[in-house]
Amino acid sequence: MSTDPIHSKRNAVSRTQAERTAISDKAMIDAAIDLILERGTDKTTLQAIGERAGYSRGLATYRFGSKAGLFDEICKSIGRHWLDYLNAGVGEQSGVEAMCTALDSFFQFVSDYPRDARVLQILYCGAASPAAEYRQTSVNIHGRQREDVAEWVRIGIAAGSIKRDVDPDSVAAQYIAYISGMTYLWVVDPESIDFRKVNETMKTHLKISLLSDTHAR
Amino acid sequence: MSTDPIHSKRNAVSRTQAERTAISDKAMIDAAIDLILERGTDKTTLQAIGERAGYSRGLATYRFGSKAGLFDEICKSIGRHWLDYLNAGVGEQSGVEAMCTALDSFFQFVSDYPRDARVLQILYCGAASPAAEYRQTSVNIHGRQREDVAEWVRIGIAAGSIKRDVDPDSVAAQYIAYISGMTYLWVVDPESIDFRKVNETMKTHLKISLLSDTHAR
DNA sequence: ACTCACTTGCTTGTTGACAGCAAGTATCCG
DNA sequence: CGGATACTTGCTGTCAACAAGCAAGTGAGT
Repeated sequence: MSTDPIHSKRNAVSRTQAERTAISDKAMIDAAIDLILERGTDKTTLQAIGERAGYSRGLATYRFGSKAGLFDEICKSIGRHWLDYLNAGVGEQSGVEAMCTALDSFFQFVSDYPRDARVLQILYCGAASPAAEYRQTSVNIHGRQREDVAEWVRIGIAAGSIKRDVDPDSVAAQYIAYISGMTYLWVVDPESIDFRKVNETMKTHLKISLLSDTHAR
Repeated sequence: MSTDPIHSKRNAVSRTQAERTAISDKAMIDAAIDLILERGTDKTTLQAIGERAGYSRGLATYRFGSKAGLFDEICKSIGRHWLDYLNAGVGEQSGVEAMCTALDSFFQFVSDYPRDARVLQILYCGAASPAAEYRQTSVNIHGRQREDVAEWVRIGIAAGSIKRDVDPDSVAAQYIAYISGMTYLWVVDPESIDFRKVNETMKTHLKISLLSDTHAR
């Protein structure tokens, strides 16, 4: 090594190859997020991404292979952020308790990281197109979340806190559909919705509909 | 006039100007729907639309002004179809009854006109992009539906069939979010969801959560 | 009924922008 | 040094949008 890591980082010269890619990757993903928020996916060009990140017009293509490849990467990156955030909030909870906490985390995430939330939803929307190269990423993330929720419900039923006659998979699908739909409505027209209030309503309804009579609050 | 209207229509020649545009408009919208289902909006070109409709590559641009203009038109066209279908089903109903009937109509529409439902959802998704020219169309349609649902709830409260302490606007937003989210999940991965079953679950939960004690089924 | 000026539907030529690729240059590292 | 890796530049085919033109339809005056 020519210089120690601490020096090399601030000397603006002589970086490790791995450092260089890490830096340019992050710069390009940040630039892409900015541009998507400004112009949407269609009008965001790979050239603009590379140049705003401080590189050439060609780097984004070179690194991510294609526009879809870059979007897929952003999708996975923000998706991880959201899932981590969610897990941190819910922890070891289960049943209706976990579902309500997750709704709080959902609202909190949208409030704390509106940029990430918006971009993620915009990219999910892009995955609705039949030939979308990163459709599978959306399917995977949504599927995993659905499975998590279904598991919470099963645990709740086993523990007796949730009514015995509900179908975990259907409840999970309904729950995820609500989250997905709310995010869409919020992205398209934030003014029209009192996000907090609707979320509270949803929590109330979940409790009324799912909690078994012996556990009703 | 060279020939009477009946003749002119079937002689394959000498159509009225208005007829000509009506025919080519419909042909292009149909072609566009086909292509969007095959390739998605991004990979659908105005050239391909014009040519599949049996015209030149330039007609779609000429007629609709731009790609976004055409998509907006399709959005409005299918949106009308859906709203008409919905109104026909719900009729003069209100309260929870209307909400449940509308869910049945929703499921029926998706079953009867999967192509229209898919394309509409794909276009709605396109409206999530910040610079989307037809975003307002999505906002309008969703806003109107939300308002309709809120009104059903208000009537239900006034009639005493719905609990007095629910917020009509929040319930409506939650309801529309569910429909929007379900459609998205269905478009992205139809296999993963038992649409009918989830809808039944939703109806059950609506009744449990909203019906006042005196009206509980 | 005929004509001719005008309107409207539609096509073709062109331009600028973009994604993707391939070949090149710069930087790093053993 | 010399190989490998990060990055840039030159190029091609495709597309949306526009503009200029051609053809079919229309309607007022005769």
